[in-house]
Amino acid sequence: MGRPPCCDKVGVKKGPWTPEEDIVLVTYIQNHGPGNWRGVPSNTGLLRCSKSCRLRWTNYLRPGIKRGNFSDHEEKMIIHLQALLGNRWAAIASYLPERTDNDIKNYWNTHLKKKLRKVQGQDGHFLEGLSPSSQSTSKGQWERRLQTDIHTAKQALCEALSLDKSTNNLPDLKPSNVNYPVCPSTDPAQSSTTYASSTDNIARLLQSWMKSSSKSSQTSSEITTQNSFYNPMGNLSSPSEGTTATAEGFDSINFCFSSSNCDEARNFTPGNALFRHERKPNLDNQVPLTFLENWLFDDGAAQVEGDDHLMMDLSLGEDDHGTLF
DNA sequence: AAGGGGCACAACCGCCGTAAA
DNA sequence: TTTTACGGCGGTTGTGCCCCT
Repeated sequence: MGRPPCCDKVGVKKGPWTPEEDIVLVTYIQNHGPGNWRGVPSNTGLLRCSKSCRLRWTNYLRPGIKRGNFSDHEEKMIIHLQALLGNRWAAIASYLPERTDNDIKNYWNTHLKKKLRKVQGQDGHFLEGLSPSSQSTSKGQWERRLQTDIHTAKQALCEALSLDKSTNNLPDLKPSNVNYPVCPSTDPAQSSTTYASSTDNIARLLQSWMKSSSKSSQTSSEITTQNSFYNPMGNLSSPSEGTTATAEGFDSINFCFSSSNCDEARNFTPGNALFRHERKPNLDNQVPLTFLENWLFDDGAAQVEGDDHLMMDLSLGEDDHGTLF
């Protein structure tokens, strides 16, 4: 007896999210934090199933997400990580903090697959050598999975033990790759960049809102009524009240990131689980990434030589004596 | 200018692991 | 121990946009 789908309730809305729904969801999460998704629809009045709310948040609304324009660096990372991990998009996404697994998956399916196929056309062995799906034994896949799980567990342990080191031991990534939301009160140095993503998200949200509003035949009074929302300060506000579709203009609902008197903002620090634990494993103290990057961009190493080589590189969670920690 | 095809991406579907009752 | 429900994940689909003819 299979479990019934969570979204077969009558009256559950499907399809694209409207800006109004986004704002309701964002406002709710800003006040309560992500999690307890089953309570979101009932508490917000959204006619969406909990799963839909979670996906909308994690794939689109969550601060710190970069969209589009994958850099060469990211592209190479994805290609190599896909070769290492297979289609474990969540695991791959953990190495690209600003990207969602959905984004990476889409990018892989629409861009990289074709790209690699082209390359494969030139060199018939290229893809076969990279893709685990073509590997003859399942043992290799099992080992990779185990390695990844060990790695994930290690990350979780590191997080638990060294939350206070969150910003000190970031891996040797390009700055753009460590763009988690950071509470200004805890790390002012990062405020300008860390806010950008979230602000961008919200600004985008508002831009699409304004666009859709201008397209629609709603009267201004209707728009005012329907689009009103509670900002983080608890005030009823509306974009029609002088708010513009810019990042600056949307600061009022910027998740309290810029508000030191908003206790909720504490939830958005890297030191707790609000965002990092939600989808992105912490990269703090993630020694393997630097090593991995070295490997990824080492032209010689880029020629995948075999599972043993890969496993050795992936076994960075081992100490000098080869014991896992 | 029109429309057909391809592309990009948001969202849905279904399965799995797990925790709670 | 079994059942139920939730959160997470990967695969797939739907839709809007863009480009080419």
